[in-house]
Amino acid sequence: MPYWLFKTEPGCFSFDDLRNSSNMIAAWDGVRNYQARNFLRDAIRVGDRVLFYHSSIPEPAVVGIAEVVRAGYPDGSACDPNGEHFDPKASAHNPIWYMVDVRYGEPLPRSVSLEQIKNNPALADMPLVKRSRLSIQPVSEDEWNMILAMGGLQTR
DNA sequence: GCCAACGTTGGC
DNA sequence: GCCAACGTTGGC
Repeated sequence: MPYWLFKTEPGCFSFDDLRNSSNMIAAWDGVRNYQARNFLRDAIRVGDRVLFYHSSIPEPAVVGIAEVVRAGYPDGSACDPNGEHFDPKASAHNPIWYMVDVRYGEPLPRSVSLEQIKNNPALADMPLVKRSRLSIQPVSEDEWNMILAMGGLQTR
């Protein structure tokens, strides 16, 4: 079962926002990076698990887990001329950008900070550590288990 | 707020 | 298709 890490600025969309969403499900829209788009469109499947990461705050951290409940489909926000994520090159025929739906899972009893992740040699290969700005990134099973353990969750 | 990393754009 | 300029991300 593949695992992923999704980054978000909590001031924009936080883990609590996901919990408070209708049915605790939200569309992960607005991704405008081709590598991340390719994951959303081609690789992410229903049932995949997601580490929910808060970025651009004093202590960036993985704060919880979520689950994919709908695989990649066209991101309509690219076609809204008044929206923040409008892309004039996108159309119904050629959507360009994709999104998935995720459902709130559970918070980590202890958030796992970027600093902790960087200090753990077992996590040195994560794109997060390599200073990639990639907002959707794959996570290995070992990395998933390690971060859940660090956060005080039994592997699940 | 700074700035390094890095992705994108566009002239040639 | 190269690469300089530019824009964005995100840690600090």
